[in-house]
Amino acid sequence: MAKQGLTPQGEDFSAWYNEIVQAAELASHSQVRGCMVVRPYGYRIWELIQAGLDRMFKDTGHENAYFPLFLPKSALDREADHVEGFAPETAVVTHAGGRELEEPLVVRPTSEAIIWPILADWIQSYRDLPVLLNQWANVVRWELRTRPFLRTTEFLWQEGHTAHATDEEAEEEARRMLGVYRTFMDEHMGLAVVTGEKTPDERFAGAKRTYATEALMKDGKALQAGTSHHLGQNFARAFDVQFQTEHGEHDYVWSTSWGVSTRLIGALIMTHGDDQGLVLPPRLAPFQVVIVPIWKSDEERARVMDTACRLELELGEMGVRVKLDGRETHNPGAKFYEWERKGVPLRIEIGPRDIEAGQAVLVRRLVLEGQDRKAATGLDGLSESVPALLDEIQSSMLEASRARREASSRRDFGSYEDLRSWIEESPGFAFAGWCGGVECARRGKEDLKVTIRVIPDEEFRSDDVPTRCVVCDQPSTTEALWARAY
RNA sequence: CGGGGCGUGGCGCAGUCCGGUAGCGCACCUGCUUUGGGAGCAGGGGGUCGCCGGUUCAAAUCCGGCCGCCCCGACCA
Repeated sequence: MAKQGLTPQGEDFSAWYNEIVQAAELASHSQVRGCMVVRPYGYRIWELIQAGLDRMFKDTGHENAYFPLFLPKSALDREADHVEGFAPETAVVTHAGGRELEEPLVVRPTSEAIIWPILADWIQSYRDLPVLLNQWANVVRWELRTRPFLRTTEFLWQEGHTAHATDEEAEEEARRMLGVYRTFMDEHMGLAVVTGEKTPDERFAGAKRTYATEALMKDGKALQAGTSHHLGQNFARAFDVQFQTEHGEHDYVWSTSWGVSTRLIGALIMTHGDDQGLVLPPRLAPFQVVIVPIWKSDEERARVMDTACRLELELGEMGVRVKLDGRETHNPGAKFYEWERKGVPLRIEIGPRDIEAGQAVLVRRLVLEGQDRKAATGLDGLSESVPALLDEIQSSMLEASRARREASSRRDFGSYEDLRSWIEESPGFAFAGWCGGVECARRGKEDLKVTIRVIPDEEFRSDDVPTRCVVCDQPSTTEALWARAY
């Protein structure tokens, strides 16, 4: 007895979130405000995210590089919108080596202003294009309000930066990478998203177009999970990145940038987690299976551990990330709670009774309608059956996320008041008309704390296209996804 | 930056109003008994009470100043 559980999600989602980050040993606060320590268990999840994405980036022709942490303050000032967007939230180094610097250095809030001056030298001719780069890095944004993983002062991310000869190619690239993110979120994270384009108001500072994937968290709020920007020739002009075309003319390159961050871990927590703790999709789980041996006497211990070790070996050979929890300092019940809290998809309990019967008890972390949580399973062929079971869990998590997204979406708003009462009672994704007016978007934000997350892509649009703007009731120019957001 | 809260062993807190030996739970260490859903008993270790100054015989407690963190809003991946 003793340790009580987490605050239930339904009681205080925010408290639940903060507690789970600590309880699952994902992160801790550091000495500096807004900065977090990513603990080994949380970092392993990040490594798995990195591994999955990095593969996909390479498969689409990108190469990794690394650019510096600092940039001269003057470089940030080159692109007008970009400075305006980022200057207020930068950390600036004014002293180094015991002296005041002649020109202050900015700690990168993003790397466009570092990368483009360099690429200007690399790119001379159309033959040098496209340039397809990615870097895994840390960036610093001095946010006023921080939350572990969702918004921290320093965070880890990847940022892709590409240069192209034509507008069309850059557009294609920005779209391609949005697609990569979407696929990753679907297949690795079990995270159903809506893709689309940001409104001019919500665009990346300096971008021509910004695309995003928006995910729905269990509390009904939206989370921007990934973004991909078509930067047009804005940065090329600002940093004078010109190339000679096939016809001998000079032109500015067309560029893109795209990124996802450790925020994805926050998305995992708030998409799949429950009152017992974290629930991890198998592809991103540090341990996919944990084996908990049970014994009373030393003699039993020897027998049980013998079988458990064999099982661990077999599972490892099947390519399963497996952990045999043979600690003698904790009793089985304590281990059950711990691994459930940490979201391990499958647990195998094995004790003397099981060995007698030639079986083990297989326990699912996530139990869906009609499934048994625990099932006695014969030891023969158990290992072989695990990969398929993990795949099944993986896809059922995406299905569940899709179902939740649909259940929390509404597409038939009759009026602004209708939107108001719905968003206040059961927040979610509101697909509704928009006149295209900035005023209407701002009113929704100030009044209902609702923003246009994206103008959804074709496949997410409603069959019955809304004809009126949900705010002003004037004719609608487009359908928008409205939601409260993190 | 506005509003609220909090700084006391690793974590969570009580004690502060009304000054007088620094306490509780968890965690930790040792031993024995336990182990199929967060073990029990016994013993033990660990804190200049956020910092600086003031009042007092005496300050975690009263007074002044500073710093930090968390939560709620505006900015944001």
